[in-house]
Amino acid sequence: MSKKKPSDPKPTGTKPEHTYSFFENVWAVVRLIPRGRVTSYGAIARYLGSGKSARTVGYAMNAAHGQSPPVPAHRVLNRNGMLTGKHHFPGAEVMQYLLEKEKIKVANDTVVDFKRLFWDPATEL
DNA sequence: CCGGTGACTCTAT
DNA sequence: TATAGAGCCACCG
Repeated sequence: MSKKKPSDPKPTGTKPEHTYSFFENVWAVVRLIPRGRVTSYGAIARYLGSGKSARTVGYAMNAAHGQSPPVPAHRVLNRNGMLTGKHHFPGAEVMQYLLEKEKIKVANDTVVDFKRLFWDPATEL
């Protein structure tokens, strides 16, 4: 009783929740990617406000493994639509397999009609 | 606090 | 058109 209420809507910033990091933000956007669509690291980085932090987005994908809900990292490609991160999957063929399951055609480790399937968060959202 | 790293992107030669 | 180098941001030890 003497202490503050359990509600305490204003902890005066003494206990900042670092749970929401740049990574969490990236994962959230990737999970918003509709099935059968793809996007690029730069597009996500740009949507988050840092158009030049594309590398950090890829780094976040590296930590996306085992996250819950799962992050469809196979829908994130580089600017060329190439499966640059396929080597980081449990199997180099897994990424392409997942994309084909979404009706996405892949040739030479590159998504066909990438521009057409491109999903830009800054435009769609 | 400082340095290294990385699933990127752009520009120059 | 292809290859090489630099920039840039965020996380980790």
